[in-house]
Amino acid sequence: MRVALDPGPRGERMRLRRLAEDGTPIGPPETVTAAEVRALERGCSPRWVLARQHRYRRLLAAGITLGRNHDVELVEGILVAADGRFGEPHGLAAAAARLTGREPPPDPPAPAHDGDGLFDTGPADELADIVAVHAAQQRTLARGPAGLRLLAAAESAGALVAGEMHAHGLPWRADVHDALLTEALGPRPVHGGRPPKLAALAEQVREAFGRPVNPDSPAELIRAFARAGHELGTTRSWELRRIDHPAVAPLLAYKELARLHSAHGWSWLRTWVRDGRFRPEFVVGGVVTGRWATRGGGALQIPKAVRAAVRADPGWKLVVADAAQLEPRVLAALSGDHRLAPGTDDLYSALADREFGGDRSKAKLALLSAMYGGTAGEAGELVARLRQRFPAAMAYVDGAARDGEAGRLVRSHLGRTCPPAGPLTTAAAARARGRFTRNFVVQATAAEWALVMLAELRAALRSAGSPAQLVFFQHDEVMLHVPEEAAGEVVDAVHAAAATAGRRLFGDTPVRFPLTPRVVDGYDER
DNA sequence: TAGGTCAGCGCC
DNA sequence: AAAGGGCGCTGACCTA
Repeated sequence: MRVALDPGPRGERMRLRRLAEDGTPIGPPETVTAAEVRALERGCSPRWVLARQHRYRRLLAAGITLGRNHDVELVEGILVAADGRFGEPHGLAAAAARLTGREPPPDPPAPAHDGDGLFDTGPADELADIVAVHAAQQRTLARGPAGLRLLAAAESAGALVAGEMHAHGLPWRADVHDALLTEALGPRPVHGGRPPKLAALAEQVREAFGRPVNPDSPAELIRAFARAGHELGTTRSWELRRIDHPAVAPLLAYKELARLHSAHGWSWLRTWVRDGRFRPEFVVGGVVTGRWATRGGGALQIPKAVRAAVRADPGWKLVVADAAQLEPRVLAALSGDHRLAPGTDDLYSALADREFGGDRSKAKLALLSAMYGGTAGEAGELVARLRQRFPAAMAYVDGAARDGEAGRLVRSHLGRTCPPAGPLTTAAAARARGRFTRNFVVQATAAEWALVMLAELRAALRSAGSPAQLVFFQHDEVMLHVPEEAAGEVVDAVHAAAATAGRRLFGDTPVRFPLTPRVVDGYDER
């Protein structure tokens, strides 16, 4: 059974309507309490049809967790794009308007950060729209390829995972973070200004130039180096490293520490960590390829330098699992060029031994360039060698690139469709579009594998009654916070979820998708 | 003062 | 040596 559920603007009077699988109502609208929703979930665990990702926050706040769902707005986004109308509004109101031939209103702006989501004011009564749009989506999905149905289910499950990750929060030790900042930067300045070690490096830069230069200002640096006889195009660190000048060493050191201070320093800590938890908002499908985005705190760019602050609570462990070389494996499965991904754990080493004289870095560069469209320098020659040895794999990405250059759309394995091209009036624009579509087919399919894996993992843990909490997800890596005694079964569940995801996407492909969990106290531990 | 863009760099 | 895909965030800098 399916149940359309509208938690309403406050969450105290929830409204629902029971539906058949195809979305046809099989009962009248009902007004229910949170306890009644929990009882329904316990009793027959229906697939809950919700308007949008954000709605689950309110349910969680009311003590309700759901097993399975259908997220109307996420699914609408996928269907609109699949229809070649990427970018058209896909909010519930717009979808309902299209059904009745009315002009779709623009999507409302994303809700502001509001803690537990209780202040989000949506339309007063969305239940009728949810029911109608869901039924139309079920008709469309039933007509379409099976992959799209799997994608709709996985994307929807993502909304549940994302809501729960936000609710659990990533365990974050402010004291550990503060200690490593103090170690790197010196004591926190009480009245603002640069921390001592940054100030000292800025002074060394000034001395090297013999005049005041703001090391934070690219324009000033370029002028200062020009006066010293070094013409720079940019002040990127790799470019600075090539020139011989006494300011370079302190400047590079300054840049590295300044980055830590500004992006993940004390101000970040005060803004984003509360009561030992970092709670970014995960935006399902926030990236065109289907990768998730986050809002708040730059959660997908936690630098290695501060990962020691992510620590399990006493008596708990972190289970950190990342997929090894996911994208080349996805390419091997997509293209059927299975020799590209032999049954070894390190695909780059295996490739290096067979094709690149044991040079792993060459093998890695070759594969990445094949998927990104890199041609410059050594990459062009390495990709040419790949093209000779793995014609099917290369034909797959080359075909996607040609489609892009010609202005055609490309799709992921399950059917996520790329956005349309802008005007391809120059050869450079066409090539850039080709690099985008070349990468899209691989990145988007890798995102699908990760999404299905995440959904499988959540479902397995939930049905086992595991106390493990999903707390972080970053493209091809997932983290759980688990009571120590439950870590073993979580490790097993991780392996199983990876294997299941591979099968659900690619059937009985010989390509393996190893997802290797490590049980640790801190995120910095290998 | 408030808003935009750019450069730069962190992550995958 | 320094190029090729996807992002978010910061400070500098510019404009309204």
